Amino acid sequence: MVASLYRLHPALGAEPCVSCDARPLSVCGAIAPRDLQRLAELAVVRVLDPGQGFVAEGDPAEHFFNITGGMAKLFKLLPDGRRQITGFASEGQFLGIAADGVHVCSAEAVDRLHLCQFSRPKLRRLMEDFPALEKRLLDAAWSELGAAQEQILLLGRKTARERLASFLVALGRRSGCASRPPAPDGTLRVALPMSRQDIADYLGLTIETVSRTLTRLRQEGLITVPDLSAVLLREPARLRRIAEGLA
Amino acid sequence: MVASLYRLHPALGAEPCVSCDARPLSVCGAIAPRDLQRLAELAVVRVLDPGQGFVAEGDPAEHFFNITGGMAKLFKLLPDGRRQITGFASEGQFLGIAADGVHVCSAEAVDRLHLCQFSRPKLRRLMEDFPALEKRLLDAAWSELGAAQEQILLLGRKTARERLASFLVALGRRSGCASRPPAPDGTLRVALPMSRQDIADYLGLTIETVSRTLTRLRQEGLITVPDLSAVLLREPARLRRIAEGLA
DNA sequence: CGTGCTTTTGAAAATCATCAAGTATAGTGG
DNA sequence: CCACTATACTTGATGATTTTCAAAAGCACG
Repeated sequence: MVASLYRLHPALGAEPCVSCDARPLSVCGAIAPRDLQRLAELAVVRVLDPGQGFVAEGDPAEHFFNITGGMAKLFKLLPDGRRQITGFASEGQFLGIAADGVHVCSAEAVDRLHLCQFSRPKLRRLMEDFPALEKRLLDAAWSELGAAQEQILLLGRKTARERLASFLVALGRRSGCASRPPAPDGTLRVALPMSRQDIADYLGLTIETVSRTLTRLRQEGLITVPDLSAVLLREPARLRRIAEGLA
Repeated sequence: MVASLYRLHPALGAEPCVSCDARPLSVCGAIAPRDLQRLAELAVVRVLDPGQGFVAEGDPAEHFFNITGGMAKLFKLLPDGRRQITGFASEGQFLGIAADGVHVCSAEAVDRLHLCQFSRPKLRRLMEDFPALEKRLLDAAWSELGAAQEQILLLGRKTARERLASFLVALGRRSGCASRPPAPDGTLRVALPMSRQDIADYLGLTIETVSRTLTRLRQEGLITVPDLSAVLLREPARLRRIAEGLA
């Protein structure tokens, strides 16, 4: 199977940005329809297979990325191999945060990942012509900063049980926004495209603790686990309370 | 003692921004000297006593802040009182990150704190006239995001010993930039204006663990503790290795 | 229907937290 | 200036959550 398929969109005809599902969700939404052609000329579409990396920590930051489908994980490594996943990114999210022109995280596809790649200098030039783009980027950065601080609270002060509950509730919110309403009873279906090891590395736990904790939540009737890549939240309200440390 | 002394600068005469030590360090550096008057008209200078709060998590975000002297701590609380300090901010740092118009962290003075307060809508208007300001804000946000991810790695994957070493080394870098060179031998002096409890809440530990770990580092000759609010890094290189998990 | 990898489960060990004194420090009033 | 009190920090003993080590079970792939 051909992985990391590069395609220069202009060559393919059809304006990709116009019909992009992720556009309203993403910073690209700041560009008016009549200007989309310029954006499209800059975008390189890539499709990656699960596990494939596309950014390495410490590399010079030459591109920005915008996810149009699938999920990516961002992570940092310690020299001895310990790994911390700093976030999962999905449709509409903007990637490529760097300090001093160097990427601060590595990034890898979780499942089949579709993304738009922009050259940094070119996008910077575009920002000068479209201040709305920059404004949107700033809002996105602040919103990510808020999420990062929530994760800092989780890692610094929450128990394993609270971490798992927080994780499931947060995923529920993300998927719940777009898709299904609360469902018949209160049950909410959440997809888990990432592995247990990924979850552990995201929550600052070991894979064994993640597994045990999920088992316990299942035994208490708070969740159902139909298969490895999904969870049904049986009592979202109680889970939310657990996530806050109230139960 | 009068705390939280409000002063409207324009009333005081003299253009405050022109002579501000923090300006080159901060986002205000984006404003050309000839335009500083406009910035100064927006700024309200505040001085806070140690322990005084000036932002509460969940409050509507009406202001931005810029620290001109002293140190602030940003933190989040769980309903049962557990506290996580998400960061310490000092001279030149820009505060007021919010998502959906609501502050995501509370903020409090560590020591005597001097800050400039800007009305959000007014600063937004200023941003439209000075795109450089917005660019600088974006860079600041990205740089903070990088720091947040470093902290996530620390909280998720480092031991107590590694956390303390990371903390001391990071403080050393911050103070070391501006002030003293490496010193006679390799020793580097680091100020600790915050309490041990603050350090614990920043590193996701208890106060006892912080104390014990510092004692051990001292016994090993890696640091000296002349008094409660300072530490001498005797072997910065070795500490740096410990911080990375190499020793 | 194996084979290999991921996940789950179990037992032992370790780090860090909690509980409980003791010691230093700072601030206050005599 | 010194004693006194309150607060902050340090040190010690115990305990709990989580990790580590080890093996069984489940799933996905050929």
